[in-house]
Amino acid sequence: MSDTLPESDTQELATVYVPSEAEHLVTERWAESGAFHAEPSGSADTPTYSVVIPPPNVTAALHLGHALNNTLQDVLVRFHRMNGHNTLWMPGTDHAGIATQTVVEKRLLQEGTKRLEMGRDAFIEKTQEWKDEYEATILGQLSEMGASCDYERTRFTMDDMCATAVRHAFYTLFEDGLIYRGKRLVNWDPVTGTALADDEVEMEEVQGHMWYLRYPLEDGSGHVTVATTRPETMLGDTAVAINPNDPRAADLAGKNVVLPIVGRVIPILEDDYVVLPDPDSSDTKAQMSSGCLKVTPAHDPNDWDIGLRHDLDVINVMAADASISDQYGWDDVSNDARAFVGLGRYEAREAIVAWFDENGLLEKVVDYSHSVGHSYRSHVPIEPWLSDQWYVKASDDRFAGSALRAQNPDQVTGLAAQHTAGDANGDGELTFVPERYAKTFQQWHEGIRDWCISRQLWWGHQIPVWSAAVVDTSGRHPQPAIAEALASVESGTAVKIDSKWSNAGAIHVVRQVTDTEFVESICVPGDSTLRRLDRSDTSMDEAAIVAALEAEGFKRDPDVLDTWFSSALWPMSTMGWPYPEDFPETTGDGSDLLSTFNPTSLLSTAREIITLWVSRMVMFNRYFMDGQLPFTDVFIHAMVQDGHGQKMSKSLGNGVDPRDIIYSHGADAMRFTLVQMTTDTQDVKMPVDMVCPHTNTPFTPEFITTKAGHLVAAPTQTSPEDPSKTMVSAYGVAVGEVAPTNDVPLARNTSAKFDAGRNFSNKVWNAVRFAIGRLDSETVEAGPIDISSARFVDQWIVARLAATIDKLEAAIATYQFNVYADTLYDFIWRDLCDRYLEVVKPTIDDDPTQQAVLAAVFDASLRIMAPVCPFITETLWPYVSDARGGEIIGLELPASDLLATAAWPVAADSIANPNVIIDFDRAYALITEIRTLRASQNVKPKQRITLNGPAEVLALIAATGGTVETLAGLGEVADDSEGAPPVSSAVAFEGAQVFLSGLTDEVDIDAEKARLEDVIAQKTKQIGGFRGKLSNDGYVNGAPPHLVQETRDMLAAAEADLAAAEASLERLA
RNA sequence: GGGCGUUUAGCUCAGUUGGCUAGAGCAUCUCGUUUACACCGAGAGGGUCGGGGGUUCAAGUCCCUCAACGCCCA
Repeated sequence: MSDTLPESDTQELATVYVPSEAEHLVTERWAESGAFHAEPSGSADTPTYSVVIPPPNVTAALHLGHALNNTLQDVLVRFHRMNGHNTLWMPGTDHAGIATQTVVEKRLLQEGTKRLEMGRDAFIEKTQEWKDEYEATILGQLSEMGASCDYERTRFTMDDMCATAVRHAFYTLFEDGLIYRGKRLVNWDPVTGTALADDEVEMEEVQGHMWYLRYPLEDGSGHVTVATTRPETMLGDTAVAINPNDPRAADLAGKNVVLPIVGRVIPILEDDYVVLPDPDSSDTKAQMSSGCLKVTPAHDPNDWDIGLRHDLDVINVMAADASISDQYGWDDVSNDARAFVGLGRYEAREAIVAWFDENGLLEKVVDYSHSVGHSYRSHVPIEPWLSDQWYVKASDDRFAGSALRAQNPDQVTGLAAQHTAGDANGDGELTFVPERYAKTFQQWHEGIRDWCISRQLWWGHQIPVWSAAVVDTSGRHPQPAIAEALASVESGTAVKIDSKWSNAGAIHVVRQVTDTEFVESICVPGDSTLRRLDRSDTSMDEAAIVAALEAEGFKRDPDVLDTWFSSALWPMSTMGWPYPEDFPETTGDGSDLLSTFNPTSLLSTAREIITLWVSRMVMFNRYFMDGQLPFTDVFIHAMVQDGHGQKMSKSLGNGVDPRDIIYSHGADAMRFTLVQMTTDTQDVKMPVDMVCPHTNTPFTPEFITTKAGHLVAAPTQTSPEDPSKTMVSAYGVAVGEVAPTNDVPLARNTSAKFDAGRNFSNKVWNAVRFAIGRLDSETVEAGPIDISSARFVDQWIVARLAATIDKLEAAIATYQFNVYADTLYDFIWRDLCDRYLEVVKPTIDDDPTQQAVLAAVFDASLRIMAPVCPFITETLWPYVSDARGGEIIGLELPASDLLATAAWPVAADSIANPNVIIDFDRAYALITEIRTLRASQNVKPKQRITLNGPAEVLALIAATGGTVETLAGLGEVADDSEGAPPVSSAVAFEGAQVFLSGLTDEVDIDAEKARLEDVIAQKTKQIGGFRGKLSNDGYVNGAPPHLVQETRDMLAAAEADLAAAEASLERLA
């Protein structure tokens, strides 16, 4: 019995459940109990269930999308905890490199300073403060929503444990030749000076132009016309391409053109990438095409590919800020061209177009709307730019191939032979729910590109590589072997060499950068790795190696790793990989977290990061852990959209803080509604209202359309009840347009969607109030109860409970969350409250056995509801536990102080009596008929009426022990041997006439006739349908016999009902 | 351009391999304040399942096609 809650007493429970009064008490009890803490298990006998949280970015507070995902995980985790699994839910946060750095830089600007002014160390310190603030907020939110994470194990992607893993992973991949450096086209953000991953580029439709430029043929026989949306890049053209199927190709291919302005002579070549011109095509590209494509390998990814195919020169004509420059590989600058050097990209565009116009080489300009990649941070168009970056060789079979082989064979089609699952550890075990996302995963890996992992940021894991230019390959620190080593490989390929650095445990490579430039790089592992290496020189630790390197002029790479590099290690790094013994908190019982809980049971996430995150965790976990998967099941949940069908997102500013919903509806209500709306469709619309902070009333805000065309709440809103008062919206604050003040406060959000969950909580609350008020611990039956000798309705509710438990277990096993919520709702509200409690009211006070059944059913109900609504159930748990009487034989409900760690109920087949359920359903159909009749004649609920019916109906009423009498308000039940009572109405039930009398003093004959005529019309229509079916030979012969028989039965029943109704009508005439 | 999805009652959504008279919550209307709950109870109205075509004894469900909307990838 709890000592933090009062002894059970119905007086203690208010008539309305107030979540804010209950939730924090429950949270404290959970925290004190250590119920969510998991320890490694040395025994293989205990089943485990583990989940790593998708670590939220520390950029901002969580929104409803997070609430959804974390609620689903919590439901699963709580369910499995109750089912006796050793359960670990690992919480944590992600440093989110670019995103966090950007928000911190924004704040710095507001404070009047800049990142570059304060320097790297100070900036990182500042960012760390931001991280601490939001990490605390996020963990607080998780706790408030009831997430049963093991908070003692909270990790952060940049903490020591994770950093150790990152360092070891980088070292290992470097050693294995899976990390390389190369000049590649990257998505360059010229404003932030950062290379972006493909997924960080947002495509936006832009109203631009297509310029048609003439390039003269070298032989003077005319010109070709190229079409381009980016004329400024022509300075770097190194070819013109034409489709081999173009009729002009035979004549033009092999000739040269003289590149205007620059004077460079470049070839015309054939490549079928070029779109054939077709003015009648529905494809705008074909409409706009001139048939000739200018090829600029340094400034366009497609041109880069063409350049590779045809071995073209790569001439970079831009600087890092996207201005025209001759410092990055452009060395044939003509006198005419010199005028353009130094211009910004858009100035250069204008100037070049003007030059072509003045020189008669501008054929035409056409308006053209096309999509352009924009930086998701600075929102300017990105520039494909040639730059040095680090890559992970994701295309290697050890990564992409391994990911494909991991897929459940039932979920993939058309896999290449080398990618089909074999017998290797982890092969074929990765299963997606819903299944369709397996295809997304497959297609991504079939076309995967190497992964650019370097980012020009300060916030993140700095790349552990120190480099220096080799001044003279024959002298200084490297051995003469360098020249020899490099002579045998392709330019740019790194070659490992032996040196004092490699003797000390580092990896030493050299590579040729240009004809005359060489670079040597040293990857230094962390101490935990270094200690375990078999190295000839053990005199230096990491710090000593770094000091020695820097003393010799080596400089550490200033870039940091892509955020996803550390996220990719999350299921390993949070559990102490690679050396759990270095982190004693991850070990115990002769085992450690990694061996106990990896692979995890499930990853629940949004579909948008299947490629960014899921893929990379699979590749890394398998590579580093001998083929083992990071998780076996991947559940992709629906996306929460706002009321206008727009995705809720930070950048849009339409996200809803779960704390707002907890404030207006309570955590359980939020959770229940989120679970209930989780179907396997893609999106869920959530119309969002605001709560006026002045009057505390919800209202629909005024919406505005943003420049980008999104519908959002206007930054400032007027109080609907007091127009003199105003408030600011979450959107207004999120985009920085307004800030809350005392007079103009921030309005919380809410949504009527959550009313369903709140009402459900309140229903349960009051049902328990009723129950414990009727239970008397002095009289309740204390011994074991054989349910088959209990009252009919007690047998029925226990049978329904058993069926419900089965259905809930199946829903969890198949991740059908909405089924779980709906099943709970139906059982508790419909069966337990509307039916069972109403039926027992006349008998419960004097029936000790019924009291024990009632208590047991409530006990079990709290248990099955706990995974979804943990707060209210935990709050009610002591009251219900106290009220318990004897056990029901066949229903296991072992006592527990805490509901969170109580056992899931186990029901034996013996109590799942299907015949009782069938009889109840029949009786309920009769009840509904009677109630409908009562309602149509406005009979008062208290009015007891008399039923006269045939023996079969009376038998049913008797068999269901008071159910019909109580729920239909019957005062007297008698046979119909005397015929219809003089003042009565008749309903048709199972083909019989059932007479009801005592409804009113006088039956309204006309109304009664109208009602019967409605019944007759309805039955006649049904009969027509059934007869139609049965007169169809195809149906009678083709359909399964049991269906045909069912139709015959239904026809007979409808005909009998029709006859009964007609007889009743006749009687009135 | 490729892929995935959505379109069912006024609103938000269910509807498992094709098979009872297509369901729920909210909203609406009628009645009811019965000592658990008005965040309640009883009842009612409301849908040619986006349009068109096809397969089948039978289609919301399978196939084709058109339209609108959304997401991912290029």
